[in-house]
Amino acid sequence: MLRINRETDYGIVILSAMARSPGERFNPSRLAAAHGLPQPMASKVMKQLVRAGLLCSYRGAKGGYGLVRDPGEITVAEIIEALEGPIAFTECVEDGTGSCNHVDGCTAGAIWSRVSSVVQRALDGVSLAEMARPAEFPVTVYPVQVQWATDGGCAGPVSADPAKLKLIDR
Amino acid sequence: MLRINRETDYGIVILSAMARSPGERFNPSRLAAAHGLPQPMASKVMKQLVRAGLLCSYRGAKGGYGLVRDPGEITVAEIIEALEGPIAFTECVEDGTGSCNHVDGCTAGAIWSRVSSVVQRALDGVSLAEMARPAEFPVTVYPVQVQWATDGGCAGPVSADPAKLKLIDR
DNA sequence: CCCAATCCGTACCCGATTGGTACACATTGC
DNA sequence: GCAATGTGTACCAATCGGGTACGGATTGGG
Repeated sequence: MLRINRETDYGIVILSAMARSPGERFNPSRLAAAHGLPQPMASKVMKQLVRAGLLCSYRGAKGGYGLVRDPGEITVAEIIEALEGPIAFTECVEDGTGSCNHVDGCTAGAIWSRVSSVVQRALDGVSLAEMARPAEFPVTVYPVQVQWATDGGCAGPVSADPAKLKLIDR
Repeated sequence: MLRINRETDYGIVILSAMARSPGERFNPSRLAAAHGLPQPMASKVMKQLVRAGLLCSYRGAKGGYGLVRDPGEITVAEIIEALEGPIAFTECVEDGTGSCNHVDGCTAGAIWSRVSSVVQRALDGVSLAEMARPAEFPVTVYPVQVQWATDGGCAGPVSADPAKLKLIDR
């Protein structure tokens, strides 16, 4: 085991697809159809990704979802955390106390948090861009050709840090 | 999420306790009582650990379970694999095909297997001895004071590799 | 030789989580 | 105003994790 769950898996697939045509708007139904995954699941996942600040949503006709940041700036760690909460092997690690509330004489806490942080770093080191086109990596810079949605189109309820938005103009 | 399950957690606790008095025999009931975990669970876990070759069992009166190898030679990775199967974030990684059977255009396989192997290595780097006494590490050699059960006491159905048994004599 | 202590295997149960669905509502473009 | 879209909530079914029960096999000791 030690699996990521299906929702997260779908999330990666969806975001990868979006990363391959960044700047475009996508709607869940078409994405689901294109990649053979259940349509309501796609909706569910994308909604969650909006809440996490990785996607922004445009409502109404001709609406859809768009990436908030450069795929090269989004890490797999972020995606996993967005879809299944903090990366922690055990509860002790997650609640941060480091000591075990349940079992007498459990000395594992220190080690688990060490292991968790290794995993964290591993996942931090992989970008969405890499996920989307593994064959093209390693590559210094991901070749983005569009302007990012810093123009207010996504300024509303989305809590993305504007400082992190990268504007690429050519 | 991304949790190890409770059974594995119990397994670590039990093995850690055993590692603190290596060479002794332990029975599930007493271990369970000592560490506040459900007795039948302890049995279940220890049985699985026998099947995985990490423990050996002695039947009958005065029976019990014993460690097969030096706690310093047992890795956390082994324990996790014994109790919850191969370490793989996704099915694709586990079945080894590297490509996704379920979703069209899923390019993540290569990355997942890379991430999984990082985790694998992290877990390979932690020994049971370290788990049992984190405060005493880093230390060059774990101070084992007993002779290991290479004397046939555990020779029967246990499939431990004798080449890996370390004999310490003082 | 029998009994008690212990391991072993199997089968079962329950509740939580996961994966998936449905539907009414809000928002926007045309 | 209508159609196309996202939003929120609620729900359902299946699976799985955690936990239990029990009868049998094996061994040591009296």
